[in-house]
Amino acid sequence: MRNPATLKKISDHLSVSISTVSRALKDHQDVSPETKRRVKELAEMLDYEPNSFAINLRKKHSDLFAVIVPEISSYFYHSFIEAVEEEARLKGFSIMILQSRNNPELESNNLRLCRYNHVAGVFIAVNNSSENHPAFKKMEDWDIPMVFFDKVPAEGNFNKVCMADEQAGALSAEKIVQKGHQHFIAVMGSPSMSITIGRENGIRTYLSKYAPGVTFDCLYVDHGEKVETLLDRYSNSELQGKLLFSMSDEILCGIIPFLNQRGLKLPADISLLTISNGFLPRLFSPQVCYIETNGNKLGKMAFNRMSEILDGKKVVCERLLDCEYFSGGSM
Amino acid sequence: MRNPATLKKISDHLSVSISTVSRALKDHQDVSPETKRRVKELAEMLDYEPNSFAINLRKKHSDLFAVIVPEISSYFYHSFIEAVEEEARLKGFSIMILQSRNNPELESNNLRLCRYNHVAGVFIAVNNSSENHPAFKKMEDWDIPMVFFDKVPAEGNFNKVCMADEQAGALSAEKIVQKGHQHFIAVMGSPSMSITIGRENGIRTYLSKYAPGVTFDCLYVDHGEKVETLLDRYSNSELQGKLLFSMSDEILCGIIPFLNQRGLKLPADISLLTISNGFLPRLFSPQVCYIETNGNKLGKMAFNRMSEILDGKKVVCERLLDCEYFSGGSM
DNA sequence: AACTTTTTCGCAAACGTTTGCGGAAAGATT
DNA sequence: AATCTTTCCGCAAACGTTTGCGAAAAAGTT
Repeated sequence: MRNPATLKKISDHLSVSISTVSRALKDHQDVSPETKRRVKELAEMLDYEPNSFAINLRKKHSDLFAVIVPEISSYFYHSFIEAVEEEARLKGFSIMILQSRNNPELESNNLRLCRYNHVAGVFIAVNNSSENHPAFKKMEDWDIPMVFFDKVPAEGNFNKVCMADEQAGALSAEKIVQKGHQHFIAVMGSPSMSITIGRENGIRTYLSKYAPGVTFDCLYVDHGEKVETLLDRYSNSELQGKLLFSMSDEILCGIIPFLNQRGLKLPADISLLTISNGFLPRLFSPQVCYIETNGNKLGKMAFNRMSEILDGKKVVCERLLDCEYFSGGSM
Repeated sequence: MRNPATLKKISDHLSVSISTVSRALKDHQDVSPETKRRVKELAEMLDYEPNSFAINLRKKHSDLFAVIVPEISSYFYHSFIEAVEEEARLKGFSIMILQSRNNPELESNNLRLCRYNHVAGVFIAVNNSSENHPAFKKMEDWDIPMVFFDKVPAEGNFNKVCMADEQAGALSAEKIVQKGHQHFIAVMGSPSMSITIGRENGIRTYLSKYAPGVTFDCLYVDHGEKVETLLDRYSNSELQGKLLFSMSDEILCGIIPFLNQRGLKLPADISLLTISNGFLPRLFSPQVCYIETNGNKLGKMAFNRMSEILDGKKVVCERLLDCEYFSGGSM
């Protein structure tokens, strides 16, 4: 549009002041019904839409939330994003999505972008590698509320919503023990991630408490290493009858092709239990048993927390989302 | 930050004018090296970051692209988004993601939001149901460039980048014919979608030209109907030896559980060919044969087109992304 | 010494909106 | 008829930045 309608343009046409137009459009009591009618009519006709830049310049912040994730290409993250987007929309907010790709520099840049755009708040799942504390603190200085989700900094006083990782680990261990396995192989993500630590701790704690005899090999998929190569150390006969525990959907996506390639059948040759968002496990035959980590629920929980903060409940807190076991036929 | 640094604040401290500070920070030739040094030093110290609202208010548009998709939860879309995000970032843009959920009203609202935020451009995959032409035209009036991708309006003079749907259909038909099938079952998406029409046309055209004897049942998954219920009309014996063609990943995700439930084995009992982004087909055993629709490549193509438009090449055009066949073991 | 050129900087307007304050006109109350 | 309310509206400043223009000071040219 060469000349988008502005308050000034409307006011000129109607020979009233800009202020009156502004007030008329928001039904301010200080303007007569008749004037309101005329203003609104003309605004409609001229296709007036307010200019967000000017509005935000006054308000000093925008109706935009940022979501920062390592990678958007993950079932968990995009179900999280979907939930946040939906809640945000209902409250008149939009969301901006940024990827940090496990690159601390990108993460800092993304945070700078959030400041630059004066976002109303930031939802962030942090990188595997680093804990970018100075950058996080800077957001506090700028009064931009942050809600950490899923992958959260281990240290520091932050608002966090996450899966109950310890619980998920413990629940996994419980199911494995129930099935009578004395030994199993756990395929975990990067050992520097909070979720890896939490889930492994959950397993260890449960085992030492309720099944001290049960042991497990713990493999870590780190730095783009492939699940397949990690598992290649085991021969088929070593795997026979064993149980594989997968920490996440990403890892499951490595395990499945490995099993296919080795010709190992579920659950006859090998058992499988995963932590998952629930989409993938149901596609296979037999369906893979999983502990659910629900991105959607976590997204709603995160948004609620954000709303509270925006409403003034600034005291930092940490929330956990319980998880459930879904039985498939893989063990 | 209670009081974020502004040009004015810096200028006060240094007893120079706001203009000089502004110019110093962008290395304008009109300011002396010494002044530049002092300004930059103080700016650094005060943690100055420019205010995007004020900048955009002058520039009249932001460094933000919008991506509008029916649902973010689709491999294809989020690989597309990922590609666009990456390209955008390299050029100093961010992206805002909006879902229209096959709801024309939401779609219009999203477009309004794009206008409100004066985005630099819009990437949009349209709804199944409607063709929201007035809303699209309005964006033109506002000089906001739009690039339609994947699901594009059938009518209208718009910039489009899409998969070569006809080609994908034809290639599918070719592979099916090559395998010697005289009849097959095609499971398609909503018949109002451009991709459905294109892909089906591709199949029909190929068949009538090169294999007039080959026929197929054409099923449409529409309005949230489930693939499973659609396929329930066929008995196992009717399906024995048949080939199922799936138009997309979404449909594949319905077919796989159906086959599992019916106990039909690939490729012994039934054959399967799908059009896919390539992630899912490789997870199964045997791997599912597919025609690749590459979201990443399409994303890059769309971004290139957008860049061209922004650089002044405003003439509308339509681009197609070729597709390839990947052989699995499902037929 | 008188001039031109270059260097360096500030003034002020503009982008579009919101809002506190004050004022005129109309109506209501003595 | 004088005073007080109420209704309706405009003025002007503010948000933070950019930029054309002009001007003072410094440097260079005769």
